[in-house]
Amino acid sequence: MALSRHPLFLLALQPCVSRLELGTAQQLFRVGSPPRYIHFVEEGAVRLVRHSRQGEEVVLQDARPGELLAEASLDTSRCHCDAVASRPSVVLRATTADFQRLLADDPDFARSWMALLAAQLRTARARVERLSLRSADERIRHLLRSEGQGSRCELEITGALKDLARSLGLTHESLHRALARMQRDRVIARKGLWLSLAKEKDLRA
Amino acid sequence: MALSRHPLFLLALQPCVSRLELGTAQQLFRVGSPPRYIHFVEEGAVRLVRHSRQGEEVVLQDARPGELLAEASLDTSRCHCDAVASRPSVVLRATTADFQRLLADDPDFARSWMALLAAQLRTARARVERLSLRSADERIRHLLRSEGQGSRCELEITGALKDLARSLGLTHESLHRALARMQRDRVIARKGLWLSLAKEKDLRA
DNA sequence: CGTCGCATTGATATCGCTCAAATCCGGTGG
DNA sequence: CCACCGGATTTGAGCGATATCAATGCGACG
Repeated sequence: MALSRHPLFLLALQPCVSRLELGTAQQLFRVGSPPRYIHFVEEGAVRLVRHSRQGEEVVLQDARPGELLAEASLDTSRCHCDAVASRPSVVLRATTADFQRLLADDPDFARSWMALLAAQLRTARARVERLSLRSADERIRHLLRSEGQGSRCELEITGALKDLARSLGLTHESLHRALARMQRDRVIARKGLWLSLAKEKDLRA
Repeated sequence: MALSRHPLFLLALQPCVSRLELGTAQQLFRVGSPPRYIHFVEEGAVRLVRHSRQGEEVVLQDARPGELLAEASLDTSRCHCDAVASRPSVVLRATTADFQRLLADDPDFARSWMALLAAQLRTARARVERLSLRSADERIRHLLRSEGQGSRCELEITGALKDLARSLGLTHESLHRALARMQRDRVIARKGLWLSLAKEKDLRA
């Protein structure tokens, strides 16, 4: 959920935030370090990654401008993932102490924070729901229906197709083939970076 | 996250809750209805389900005793899924109005609520991470590592194997075969309803 | 005792993954 | 301006893991 929809945060945090510039591949924090800051991505992209011993790498989040990082870790003692800028980026940050103080002192701030956590929870659960679908086609339709705008569920692809594929639990090859197939079968339309359902759907399902 | 770890909730809510008994397959609320209550499962199991037009059914949550229902929907105007008891169950509920009042008036209550939302968010994201793994084996190992207790990551299977399979994004047949294979290869141990890693693992990964 | 749902196991089909290669595109430097 | 380069996209071929379909056994419950 974009922080920009919650301007209260930026306003209230204003006095506490510092600005930080990151180069590509630069680390923001590491697994096991205590969470000292709440981060807000202003430009670029920061990726939350977890590694298993076998070298497999799972991307937990690819935070784009307007998103928060690791907001669920405010009350934990250790970060559970690495944060790395995937391109030159700018982040704002406030110390967790300042943040906790604001939560305690400013009821409006706390209310917004709860709404944001709830919204994040809804989108995370939507993602679980999406990944529970078995076929690539269904996942794509689900993505459009749950994140697309308007009656055609239009959605702009930000970043690379590879990244979209990963967030759908697919390889980029599979995603590409599924998109091509669905376009051929007139299930979806694709113009440049915009995807949409070919036929209008009502949004209840 | 079990509410029982947050006794504050039950205490503070005590004056507002009513008790409700549900038979198998009885509906608690439906898609599109305004959320009037916060629900807490005391006994049994309540399932949150979404249906697509094609009749596919996705289980969003299978709430067991100690869990809350639809906590992310406090500030939405419509429920986005159906809630159905999957066996005879008992739920406690408080009206959203009472709940909102408590959030506004009781800072400790609000603090606990934020901690609970954050915990839910972490578990939802862990589930996303798990579903992003490609093989059944990896998902099982991930489940044990992230939800198992102790150095062997022991975990009790609650409910049916079918339900566990669904939560892992597998069919029950595949799950069964994967468990048998891993048991044969001494990767996991299985005694009745308890699963564990056969060899100790450090928990960092 | 019959039925129903779940667990277990087998046979086969299918979809997405892997490996491989060609093309496209933006950026960079000569 | 053009040649070159690296990364992303697109397409192909074959394989493997999981889904699907099917059958049997088992335990709970009426």
